[in-house]
Amino acid sequence: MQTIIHWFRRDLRVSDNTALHEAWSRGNCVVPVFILDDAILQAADCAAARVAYQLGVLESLRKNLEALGHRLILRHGTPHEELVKLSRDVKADAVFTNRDYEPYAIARDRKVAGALYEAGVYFESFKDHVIWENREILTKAGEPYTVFTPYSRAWRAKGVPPPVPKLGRAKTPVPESVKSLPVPTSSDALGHRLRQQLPDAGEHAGLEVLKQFLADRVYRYDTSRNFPADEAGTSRLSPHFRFGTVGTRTVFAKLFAARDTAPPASDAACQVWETELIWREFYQQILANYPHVAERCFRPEYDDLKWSGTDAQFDAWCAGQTGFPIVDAAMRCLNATGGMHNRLRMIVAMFLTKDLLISWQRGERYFMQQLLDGELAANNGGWQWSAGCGTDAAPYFRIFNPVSQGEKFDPEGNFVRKWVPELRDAPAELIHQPWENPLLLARSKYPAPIVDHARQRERCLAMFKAVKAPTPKA
DNA sequence: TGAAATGTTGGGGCG
DNA sequence: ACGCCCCAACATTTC
Repeated sequence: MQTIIHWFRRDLRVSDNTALHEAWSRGNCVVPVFILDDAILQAADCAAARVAYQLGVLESLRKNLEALGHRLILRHGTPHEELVKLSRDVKADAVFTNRDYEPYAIARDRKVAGALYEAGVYFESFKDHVIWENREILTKAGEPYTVFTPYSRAWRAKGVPPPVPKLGRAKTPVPESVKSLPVPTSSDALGHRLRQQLPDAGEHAGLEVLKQFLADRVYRYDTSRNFPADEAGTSRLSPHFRFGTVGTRTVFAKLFAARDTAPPASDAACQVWETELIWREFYQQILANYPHVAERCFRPEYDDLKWSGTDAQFDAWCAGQTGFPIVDAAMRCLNATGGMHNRLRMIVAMFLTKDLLISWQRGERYFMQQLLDGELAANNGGWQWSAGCGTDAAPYFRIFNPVSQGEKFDPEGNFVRKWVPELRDAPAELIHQPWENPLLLARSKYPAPIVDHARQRERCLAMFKAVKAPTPKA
C-alpha cells in the first residue's frame, strides 16, 4: 500500500501505538489525522477542562509527530465525511485506527467503515487501548465474565504482550497542499480562559508520571492508595490513560520491570496496582459486551428504583455544600482540579445514591462534566458499583458512613482542611463531624448536614427492598 | 474496596 | 468466696 491515513482518537502518542505503527510499516506515506467532532464537543457530558486538556495533548502530539518528520492533520467536522474528503485529498489507499468500545464510537466507526467502503478506501481497526478486549477472555461456559475476581485470575493467566515499536521517521511527507487547522488554544476553543491549572499534557508527561510512580511510590501503593491527603499515594496516570498518552503495554512492561528489580517484599504492592489496571480492562470489556450499561443498570431490576432526592440536594452535592466534610472536600477538589482520588469517588458516589437517594446516572453525568480523565467505561463501572446495581457491585446494603470513612482515610483531616477552609482550625476529632460541636460549626460558617445519615440509610434500604431484587452475595 | 444491630464473653466492682 | 450486674470488647448476623 502507498498512502495510509492513521485516524487518532484516544491514542494520542507516537510510541506503543498499534494502528499507527501498522500504518507506518505497511505504507509509504502515513497521514496522521485528528478530527474535532461536535457530537463529542457539544455533548451534555462534555467537560470544558477535559477539552482544554485534550488540546494540550494534541499540541504535544503535533510536535512529537513533527520531530519524526510527520505532519498532524487537524480537521473539524463529522468523522465519516472528513475521512472521505481527506482520503480524496491525499489519495489514500487505507484508513487505520485503534478500536474504541463506547456505543457512540462503535456507531460512528460503523458509519466511517460504510462511507470509506463506498469511496473505495480500505478501513481497518486494531486492538490497542486494552490488553484483552471484548470476548478474548471468557468463562468456561463461553460467556464474558461479570465478576471481577475470576476475570482477573483468567486475565493474569494470559500474560501481557510487549509494547509496539515507536513510530518511524516519515518516508514520504504529506503534500503541503493538504490543509490542516492549527491546534486551537483552549481559550480559542472555549471562548474563555479556563481558570484551573491543568496537569502537564502529552506523551512525555505521561511517561514521566509513570517513571516517577514506578521509581518507588508503587512499592507502598497497597497502603498509600487509601489516603487522599497523600498526593503521591496513587499513580496519577488516569488522564494519560484517558487520552492514550501512555500505552497500556508500556505501562505493564515497566511495572513488571519495576517489580522484578524490587525486593520481594514489594511484590504485593505491585500486584495491588496491577489489579487496578485490570479493573480498567474489566470495565472496558463490560461496556463492550453489555452496552446497555451506558444507559441503564446492568441488573435490570434496579431500573425500577424510585430515587427521591431533590434538585436542591443534587446542587448541594455538586457544589460541595452538603455539610459532610469528606464529601464536600472531595467535590470541591473535583470542581477545582478536574480530578478526584478513587477512594473519594466511592464515598461521594455512595453519598449521592444512598444518602441523597439521587440516581447514579445524574452523578455519572456530573463526573463526566468535570473529570479530566472522564471516560464512559470506568466512570460508569464505578458508579454502578457504588450504587449496587452493576456487575460485581457492592451489595446495596453496603452503605458508607461519611464520618467513619473520613476518620479512617483522612485521620488527621488534612484533606478536608485543604478543600474546606471553613474547617481549617477544627480539631482532628471533630473535623469529620463538626456538627457535634455547635459552637465550632457556627463559628466556621460551614453548612450543617443537609440530611441525617442514619435516617437516609434506612430510607435507602427500604428503596432497594421495594424493587425486590435478589440479594447479591456479600 | 462496610456499617449497624444483635449476641456472646469475660473481667472487675460490689454486696 | 460467690453471684450478680455492668459494660467493654469481640463475634455474628443482618441490612
